[in-house]
Amino acid sequence: MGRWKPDARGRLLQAAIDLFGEQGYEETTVAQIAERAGLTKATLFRHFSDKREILFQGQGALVEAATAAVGGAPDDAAPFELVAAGVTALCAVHREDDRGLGRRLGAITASSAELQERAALKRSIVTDALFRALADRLDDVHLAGVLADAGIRAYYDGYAAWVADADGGATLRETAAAELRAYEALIRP
Amino acid sequence: MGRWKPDARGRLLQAAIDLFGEQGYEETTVAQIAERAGLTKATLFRHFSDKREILFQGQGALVEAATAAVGGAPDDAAPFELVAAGVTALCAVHREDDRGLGRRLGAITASSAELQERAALKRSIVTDALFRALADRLDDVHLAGVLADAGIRAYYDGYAAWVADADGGATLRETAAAELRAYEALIRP
DNA sequence: GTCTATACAATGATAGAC
DNA sequence: GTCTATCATTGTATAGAC
Repeated sequence: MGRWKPDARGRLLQAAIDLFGEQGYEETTVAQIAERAGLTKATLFRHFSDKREILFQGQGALVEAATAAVGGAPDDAAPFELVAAGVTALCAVHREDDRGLGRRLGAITASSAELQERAALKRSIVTDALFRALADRLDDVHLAGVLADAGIRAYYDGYAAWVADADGGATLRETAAAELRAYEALIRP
Repeated sequence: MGRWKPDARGRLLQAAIDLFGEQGYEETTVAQIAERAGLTKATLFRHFSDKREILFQGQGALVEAATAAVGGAPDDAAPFELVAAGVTALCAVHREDDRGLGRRLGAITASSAELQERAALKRSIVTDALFRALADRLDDVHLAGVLADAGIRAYYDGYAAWVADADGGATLRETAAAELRAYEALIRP
């Protein structure tokens, strides 16, 4: 311990977000990011499998949260209670006090086709995890599909609304739950 | 005219599919593809914006087909008839007699994370196009979202079933329509 | 067991000639 | 529209330093 400065990942993430904000994503090289973090390119690739992944690490946690929440719901939970549990767990992964990070990440992602592609992949992975967990409990793949899609829509649209909100407005849990209620009215389980 | 061999795009696509099948996607370089098509790497990139795009060109046609079908449906069409029109139009983009191409493409895509990422992006783009077209007609973003997601699920799952079918089985239109009916029973517009 | 150094292959962009 | 040529960047691989 103490042989290297601590929190290399955190420093890389911070350097990346700063540089992307200053110069744009495509204009920033991984060598620049590594340099600002006091590391080398090779070390950066030890922490992140590729350049896009610097901004999208959180996805593993989302899959696990949704899967565990749906799988661990009470035996007598109604179909829609299962999705609600999953969506609530997804929201709980984020820090309720940090809209700023979401705003910055959103702006950077919107600026690059490469990042939108990664974002689409992440969304599909989380959707599939929720779908599998629901199908496991419901034994009805079509119902599981409709519920998973609605839950993910509620989560993403709720996230967008939460990020766009002035600070101090509704919590992420609340904005996502409001979206989910609108979808609940349209589905008959 | 006649200064170059015709159908460069078609030759590139054929060469790519053949080589990917023989050697695998990641093991095949764009230089090899261009060479087999009798062209150079630089020319390949004039026809396709990147290596992944060689396999995923069809997407522009899907967006236009779905948008036009939903937008052009009768004024008194019920919400579910709008989705059905969109899904039918998506199916019509494919040749009903060529399951083999879909099978080959599916196998190649499954073999590479890079291609799965592009596939996820394409699905999200088509979903969004269908969503916008439906929202335009329905004036209800939540209903449009649920219907778009269900329609895209029916299309993709129907496509998978059609491709997996022995030749001579149900048409793509039929397998997708069967999926769509299952979703219709779960949604109240 | 994490970091550095270096060399390397492949993608994709660019400029100019035919 | 295609070719040649050159180039920067990503991402991998290897061997070694602390």
